[in-house]
Amino acid sequence: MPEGHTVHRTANDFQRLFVGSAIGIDSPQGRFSAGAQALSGQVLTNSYAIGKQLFLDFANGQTIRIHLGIFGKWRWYKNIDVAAALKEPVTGEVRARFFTESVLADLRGPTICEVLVQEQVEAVRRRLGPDPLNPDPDGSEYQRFAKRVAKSKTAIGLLLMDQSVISGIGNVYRAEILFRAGINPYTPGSSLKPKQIQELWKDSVDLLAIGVKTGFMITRNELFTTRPTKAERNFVYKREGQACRVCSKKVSIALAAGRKLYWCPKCQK
DNA sequence: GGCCAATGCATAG
DNA sequence: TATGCCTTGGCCG
Repeated sequence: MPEGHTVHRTANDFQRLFVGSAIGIDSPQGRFSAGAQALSGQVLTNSYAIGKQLFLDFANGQTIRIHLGIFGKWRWYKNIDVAAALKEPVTGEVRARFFTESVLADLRGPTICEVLVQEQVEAVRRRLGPDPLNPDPDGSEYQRFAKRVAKSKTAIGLLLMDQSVISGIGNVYRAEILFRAGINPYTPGSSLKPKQIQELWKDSVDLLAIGVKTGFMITRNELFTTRPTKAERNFVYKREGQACRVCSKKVSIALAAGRKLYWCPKCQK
């Protein structure tokens, strides 16, 4: 379920299980056959995520870029006999499969799975905004975000979904971060106080980190010591027409740029 | 079993 | 703003 935290978890899995090894790559579905042929058997030297994109660097200087889009999914098989598993018939459309002797990772339905050379990677990176999950020791990533928001007349609810403004936020975190900050999603970025912009960034850092740690988009985290159910996890996301968990007013819904936007009309004036 | 919606984004117009 | 991508989970019956 792909907002930024999921992709970082995948990058971590690749780091732990594949980096440093020569890995096998195959494309049972066929749509990544050329890439698989070009890179199968190469040593994976690095794995990292920026927002919702995964980058896998290989010893020959090439990089695989993967973007799950809304449908893409990974399926991992750890501590298995891969040689035996590879002889089994493939179920469904497996675009790419990555493996060592004991670990197999199958990728289905991604929007993007392609091989890039260095300058193409840099071009992709240039159009991605700061990622709250990546280190920001000098605060410059936060500054990039704050400047973009402060000079934009676009609604903050749209800016948070714009991957060149901040990368890794999706529809769930967008709704929840704005609720937690008490900000109406239609407020233009330029109308926000610096303190509010700072709060949005800081809460993104905190919430996405919880997502990476737990694997779930828990945004009422202050309330739980054990894992909440899906129905308990969030304040407003997918709760239209139900009572706000803070003020009891009905949660609103609207379509904004083709995506469902949820907010509390009282808590987020 | 069928059907729909979904955490996203590129492209066309 | 509309459409295509093309998988999965959840809901309905």
